[in-house]
Amino acid sequence: MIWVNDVKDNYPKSNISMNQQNVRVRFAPSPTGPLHMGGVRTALFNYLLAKKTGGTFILRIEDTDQTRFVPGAEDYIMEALKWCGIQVDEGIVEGGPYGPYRQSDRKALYQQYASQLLESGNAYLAFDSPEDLEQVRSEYETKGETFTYNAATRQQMRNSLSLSKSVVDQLIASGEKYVIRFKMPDDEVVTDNDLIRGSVSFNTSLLDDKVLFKSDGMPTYHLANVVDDHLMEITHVIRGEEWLPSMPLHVLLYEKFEWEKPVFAHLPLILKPVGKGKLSKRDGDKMGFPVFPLRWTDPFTSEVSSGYREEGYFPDAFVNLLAMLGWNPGTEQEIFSMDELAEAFDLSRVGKSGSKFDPEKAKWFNHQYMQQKDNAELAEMLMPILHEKGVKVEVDYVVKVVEMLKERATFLPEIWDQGFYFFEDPKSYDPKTVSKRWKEGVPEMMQEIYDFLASYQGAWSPAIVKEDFSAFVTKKQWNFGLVMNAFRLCIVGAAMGADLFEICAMIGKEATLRRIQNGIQNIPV
RNA sequence: GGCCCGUUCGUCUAGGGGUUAGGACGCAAGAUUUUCAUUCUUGUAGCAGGGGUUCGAAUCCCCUACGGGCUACCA
Repeated sequence: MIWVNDVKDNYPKSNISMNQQNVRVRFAPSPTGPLHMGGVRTALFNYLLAKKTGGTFILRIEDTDQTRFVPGAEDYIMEALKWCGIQVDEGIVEGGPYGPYRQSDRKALYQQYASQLLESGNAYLAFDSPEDLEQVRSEYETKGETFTYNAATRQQMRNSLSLSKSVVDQLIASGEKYVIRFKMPDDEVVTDNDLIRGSVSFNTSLLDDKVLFKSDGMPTYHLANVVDDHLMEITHVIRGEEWLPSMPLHVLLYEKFEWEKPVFAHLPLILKPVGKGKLSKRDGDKMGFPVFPLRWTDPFTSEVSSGYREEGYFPDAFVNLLAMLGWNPGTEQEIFSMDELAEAFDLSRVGKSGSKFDPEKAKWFNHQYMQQKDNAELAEMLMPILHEKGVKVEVDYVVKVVEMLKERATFLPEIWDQGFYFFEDPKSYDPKTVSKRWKEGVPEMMQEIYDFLASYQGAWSPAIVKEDFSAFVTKKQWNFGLVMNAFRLCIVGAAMGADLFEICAMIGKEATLRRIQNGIQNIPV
């Protein structure tokens, strides 16, 4: 007899998607400000799934709330994705067969779907004004209860279910404003399989009759989102965990429309490194690190928030660190290029719990990328920074500086902090080093060194100078450490920097002598 | 308050019935570096608690605690 294993894994968390053709995913931000890093990560995970499966990544702008329009936000979102190397296949500027890709441009579409729900008896008109609702809510609150607009209460409210048809017609005719609400079924259990969390259930009697269509003629997020995802043939809805509570509503909407629903995957949140709660836009960079990919200037308050780009992060490092927040490859590899990420990515390896963001680890990632990058490439990126400092040099020279210093730098601008002396004479002398290293008799000693170097005939290369210099110091019976530190103080202005003879070779004999002379004259004993 | 989701070193995480509970960041010590930084080596530190199930539980179940999210004519 042959035994066949039964299917014991009833909830395959692994992606059904992997074998599925034509994966279509979307990132659907609301242009109410700059995208923050959590949003970028959501976009990234969507993009990665599309890239892995050869699917399509769509950028859809969800601007159904006209009161929250922020100028520049839409451009910011697109620029941020571009900087990260997240390529949009279909979107506002890319176009595509499922457009328009901005919900305000799709406005005319939604009314008919709301009507469809009205006709099928799954939605109704509600005439309660915001003031009415607020009053009811506060009444419930004083009773210590929470008002929920649903099967239990809707008969007491002013809507097309509680009012007679003639009254309703009259209200409409008189121009009374109304919204369209979803008629949430009473006491049903809605269950759906989340790709990350497995089976999740909700009882509809605890849910409310969400507004689907606002009195201003725009749909709410819920309606627009479901309609667009359907029309755009989205296969996977990958979004933040904050949307998990609205999953039953969305599932129900697909059901009532009799549409095939996409697969849902709710990503864990990125939490603040310290304190409580999810990382929010309002955190700005008050916590010592940026929360935005790009610098953002608030168009209303002119308040500036720093961005990873401007802080000196490399886009590939930023993407890498974001990917490792909540996802892991199951191996010990931590450094991934975008292609490698797409290759390795799998929603089943996304964790369930929120991750506190660790700025220190973020720096470590950038340092890794700095080491990995080509010196010429880094030098090119450094040129604008040098120009800002008023330095004029050849790129070749900068390449050499980068080669010597990148190991000790985490961010590109640090190369300047670590190596300004390659480009200009020290403007000041670190007082601590001066008091420690510039003692009685040192200026006289440096003068002898000056004379030695001034008359030096050998080749001006690090190794040769070092050898002859050492011989000279030994002959003079000077303390080597004392000499070198004083020498360094003259050349660099502080007790820091690359190998001293390398520096001398780079800046040349003339500058070396000049700096020694300046030191002798200007450093106080 | 209600609903939903979660909980392995300080942080990010591996591990999904039998492991000395693995890695990374950070931190500490040592080595190298004439300084600083880098680098290398070593070390540090964890299964939230309580009940089950089982020969055996970090792993499966329940309860509690804690954390988080949502609870708008915002997304």
